[in-house]
Amino acid sequence: MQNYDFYLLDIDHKTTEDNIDILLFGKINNKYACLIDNFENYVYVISKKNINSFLEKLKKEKLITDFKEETKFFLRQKVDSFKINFISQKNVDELKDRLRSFDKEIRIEEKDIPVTKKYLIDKKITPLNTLRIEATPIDYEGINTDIILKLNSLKPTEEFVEPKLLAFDIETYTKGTVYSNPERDPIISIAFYGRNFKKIITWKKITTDLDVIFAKDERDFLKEIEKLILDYKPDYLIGYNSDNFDLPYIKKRAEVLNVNLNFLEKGIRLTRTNRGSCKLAGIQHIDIYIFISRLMAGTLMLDSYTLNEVSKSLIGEQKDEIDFNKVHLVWDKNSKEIETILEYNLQDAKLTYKVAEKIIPNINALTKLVNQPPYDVIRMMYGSMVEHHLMKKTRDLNEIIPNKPSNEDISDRMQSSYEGAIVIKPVPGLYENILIADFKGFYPSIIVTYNTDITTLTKDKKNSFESPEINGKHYYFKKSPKGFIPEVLEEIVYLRNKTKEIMKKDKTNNALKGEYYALKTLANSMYGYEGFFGARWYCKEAASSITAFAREHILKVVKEAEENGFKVLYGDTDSIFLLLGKKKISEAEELIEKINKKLPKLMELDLEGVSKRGIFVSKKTEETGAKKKYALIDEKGNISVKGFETVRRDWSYLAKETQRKILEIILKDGSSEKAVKYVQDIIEKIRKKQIPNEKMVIRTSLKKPIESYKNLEAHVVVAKHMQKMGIPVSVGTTIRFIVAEGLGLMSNRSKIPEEVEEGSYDSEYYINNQIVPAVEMIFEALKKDKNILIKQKSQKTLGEF
DNA sequence: GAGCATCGGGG
DNA sequence: GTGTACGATGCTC
Repeated sequence: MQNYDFYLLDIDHKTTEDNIDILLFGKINNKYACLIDNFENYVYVISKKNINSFLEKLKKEKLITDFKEETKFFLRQKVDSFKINFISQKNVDELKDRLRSFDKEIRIEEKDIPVTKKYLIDKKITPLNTLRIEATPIDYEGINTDIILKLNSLKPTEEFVEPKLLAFDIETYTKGTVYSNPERDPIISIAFYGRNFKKIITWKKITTDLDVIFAKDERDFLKEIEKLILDYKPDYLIGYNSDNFDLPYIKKRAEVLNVNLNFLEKGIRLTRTNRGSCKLAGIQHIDIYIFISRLMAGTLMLDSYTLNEVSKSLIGEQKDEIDFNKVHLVWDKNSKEIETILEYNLQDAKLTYKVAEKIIPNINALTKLVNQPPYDVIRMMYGSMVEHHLMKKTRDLNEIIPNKPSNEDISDRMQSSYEGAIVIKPVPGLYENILIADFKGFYPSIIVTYNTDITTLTKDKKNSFESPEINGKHYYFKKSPKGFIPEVLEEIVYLRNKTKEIMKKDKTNNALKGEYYALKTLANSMYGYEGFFGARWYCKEAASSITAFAREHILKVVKEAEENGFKVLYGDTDSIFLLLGKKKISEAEELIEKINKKLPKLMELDLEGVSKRGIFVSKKTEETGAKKKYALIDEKGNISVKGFETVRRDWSYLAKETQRKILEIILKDGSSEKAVKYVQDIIEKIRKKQIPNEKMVIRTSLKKPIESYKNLEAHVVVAKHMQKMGIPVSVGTTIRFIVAEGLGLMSNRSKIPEEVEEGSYDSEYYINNQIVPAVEMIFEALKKDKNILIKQKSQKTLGEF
């Protein structure tokens, strides 16, 4: 037996005949290692009957291995329970039946928690932590890590080591619009990027100064990939959409070429689950696209989540594009230009690495809070993260974890909805001096203040918080003791505030920023969790009360503001927009202070900022102003646009540009005259054919095979034409077209841009179907009729409406 | 407008 | 596998 420091990264399990083996993957002295441990699974049973002798009987039958009485809490109620140990999951169903036959009312809890998750929770260990272990070397079938040990004892430490990152990206053989197919098209190259490390592997020899490994052929190339990864020994192997593209592609190529990728032999295996995620045991496969598009989309608010867009937004770098129409020519010719492909390849790996560097602190921090491997964390939804954190917390509070809802429960819960957040709709128009105030951490502060969760819900009105009226009813939540979720949440909020304080002194600490992000994420997800149909601690009464309390608080602010002579322009969920009018900012600050004095301790209304000017627009279908469709400008001239990004992606660049310009002119100028003139000028330019064709290109992607389109939409007609010309077209191909001059249906006049002579686009189509729709709502908000735009330029008509 | 199907990212 | 369980948007009736 020997002592080691083990860096934990991943966990798996294997069921043997009489045992559950827990497999812990990680590193010892920078070598891949696997620890084998035993785990005896168990459930908690709560019964009002005396089940002692019955359990003895079950033990004799070997249905269970052991049991003992424990005083626990179930949903914060003290209960006498039995902890029952068993080996095989098969026994659980039988156990359930037997126990039910003895006591119909019996509760069997903690029976549906995957054993690996339970192990991590119970041992209070988390990936990225260094464990001090005592262990003995052994052999274990199917595991091929450098080191394999049988675990004797384990102790977590305070050490959290930064994982070693390696980003990668592949380039595949492609002919223009035809997407690469792994059954047919080879992988051309792969690029790796790490700290002070970059390497490209390809299998055609060219002269280049790039850091390239040249493989003999594609089979050799695949083996080189594996070799490089195992030599570099990353903790995180990072890709961009690698769950659904790079790794499955590599796997398929290995199958096609009959290469045995010994990813397997080193304890790394490729498996695809139904949602297409690729797991490599031992190495954490981190697909940052998954994390960014699913979990960071709410804050990033991008139109699309391509590597280029994400890089632009997160690290301020953009891609140099290559011409995919040429890739096959370059590759087939063995031309020197292959170097451009390799450069492009390396660029992608580099951007992936840099973006990863930026967000990995967030992932690491979540990993610690959620107490699960980062591989799982990045693929989780918010609800799961909250739930794992809650499950972990039960161990400190001696709580039993409730079971997941049954299928019937889930469908019931999905049927029932409740009223959500408040929206005070604005009257469309242009406004000056807008003050924005919002509640800081609104929902979390409500949950903690009113102690709302399943464990405090009561019929007893005494010593309880009463919710506002909800469908003619009120709900009540005990004032004490603290509910389970409110207590856990209070700690998260406390830690978040503390982290924020430290961050002020230590502004460059990325790990700290990550922790703040993770705590904030978890805090903000708690309300959603209480109303989430799959939640173990689901409570619709609590969730609907939280939104009701929120609406009530916002309405109180509205009332108070109006009583003090402010006009309320707009409100949404946790914020309200006030018109300052002739009032000074200091008066608004006084109002906010006055409101805050009356608020419960944890709730706070903040002055978010003052906008010099703002335009609020309605949606086509609504008379009143729409939620989240407005643009603001502050004193410094910074413009923020909300809600307009929903403009259809298939608009021409000119339409998008015009819309953006119009907003800018109106906000800067405070009047619509110039904006009207701008549009009139654009329209005139279109008519005079002064706008270059490239700005008129409309992009639409083919959503299904061409044959299955019943209606001949413009892009379908164009796609068919492209096919006839021998340009390959398939599902997913982006069709670019321009609507050309002429007679007949617009779709029949749509042509690929290369076929349209400069200036011979259909001006009236672009004016009526692109420019006007892009701006008409904005002018409507300003009470300008859209016809003013189309009329021939004439000074008289300006401003008449 | 509701209900069903597909797409997202990737070359 | 000690099972599962996306969500936003577009398309069709």
